[in-house]
Amino acid sequence: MSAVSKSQKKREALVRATIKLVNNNGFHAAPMSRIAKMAEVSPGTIYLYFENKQDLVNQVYIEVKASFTNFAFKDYEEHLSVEKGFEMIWKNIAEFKLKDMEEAMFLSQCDNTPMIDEASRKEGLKHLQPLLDLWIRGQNEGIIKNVSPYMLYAFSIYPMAFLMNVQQRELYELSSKHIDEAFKMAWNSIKI
Amino acid sequence: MSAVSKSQKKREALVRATIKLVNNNGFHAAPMSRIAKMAEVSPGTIYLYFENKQDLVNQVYIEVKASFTNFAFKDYEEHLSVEKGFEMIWKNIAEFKLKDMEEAMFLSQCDNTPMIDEASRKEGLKHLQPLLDLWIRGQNEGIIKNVSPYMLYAFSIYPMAFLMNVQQRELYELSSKHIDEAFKMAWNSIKI
DNA sequence: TAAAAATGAATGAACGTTCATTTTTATATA
DNA sequence: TATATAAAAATGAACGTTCATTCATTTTTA
Repeated sequence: MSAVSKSQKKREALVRATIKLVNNNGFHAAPMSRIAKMAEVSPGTIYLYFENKQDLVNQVYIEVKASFTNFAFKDYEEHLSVEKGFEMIWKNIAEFKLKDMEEAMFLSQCDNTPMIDEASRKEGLKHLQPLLDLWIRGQNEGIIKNVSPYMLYAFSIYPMAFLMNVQQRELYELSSKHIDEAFKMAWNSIKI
Repeated sequence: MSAVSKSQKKREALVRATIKLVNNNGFHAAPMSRIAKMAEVSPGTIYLYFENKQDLVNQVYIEVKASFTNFAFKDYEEHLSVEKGFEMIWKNIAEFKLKDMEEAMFLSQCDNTPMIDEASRKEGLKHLQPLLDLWIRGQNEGIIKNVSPYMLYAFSIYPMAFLMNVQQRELYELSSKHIDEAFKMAWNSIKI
């Protein structure tokens, strides 16, 4: 019996427990013993699914990042106009961050600490290509500012991370009116 | 002899060591023993200056944040126009993040993890008031969009954090041309 | 020479990880 | 269908390490 057919339930429970514990206490306060307890599994079992703690965290990161980018591009079609395409992706991302706040918080923690190793970080970035392509098209059509993708990302997508942090910490509520305002500011800052 | 007259050199060395180690390895890999070694001080000495590890990290955070906001408002005068005032603050912040990258990285790590306790986080936020005041004035004058300060911050100041992360990790260089482009995008997204 | 500051070995708790053992699952046999 | 059995999965006590913190002692300062 090969590795893939081992009980996936246990693996998923471990992934969920890792996200939750790292969110609430940070990497340094998410010991394997607690992860195991929360997943209702023995500590030893973790090592059937993951090499060690670093591997566990790396794998969780890559999976959450993949689920994030999947959601970001759902329903997105290349034939859409640049503006419509951007709006769709932007709002998908906003929706993801609202509906899966746990995952979003986990990602923001990973992206700002040395928790995750460089290889996994690179791996997680792979799937943003459609957005980069859209921006290149926008620049060719003279619709989007001719600056680096880092700049475009920084001023249009990344601000959401801040708004989510605020929401989470200050009980500030992101209503759909706010979301729409935020999208307009995002588009406003990258369009020519 | 009171607490303040104890050798400040040792305290400062401890603060610097904490910043450096937390930056390179994260909170979970910055043990007191290594902080002490890097500061060329005995582990026991730390406890003459700080209650415990949490207190050490909290105090470092508050100090770095204070030095950040001090720098952000250097040369800023209330009689400046809204646009000039914003440009000055924005570029001060950019300069701080370039010149004191260590400190800036430390702050971004603190702001995205549960490393710092809530009270210290609040304390660190106190000193941003002049920027909020400027925005309120801008809104009264009909120059700045009438949205929440969170939104203004998210789209004008916060993106720098992303650009710095990128610079640090991908060897992407933030030339003064980029800085100027970035400022224009920041202003563009908050002005009416 | 007395008070203050600094030391670093010692302490006990907590951690990641291992592995001898038990439990579960899947397959083969009657 | 029921039973036997071997492989796979899961367990959790135990291990060695590392950590934050303490405190009896030494060094520095006033």
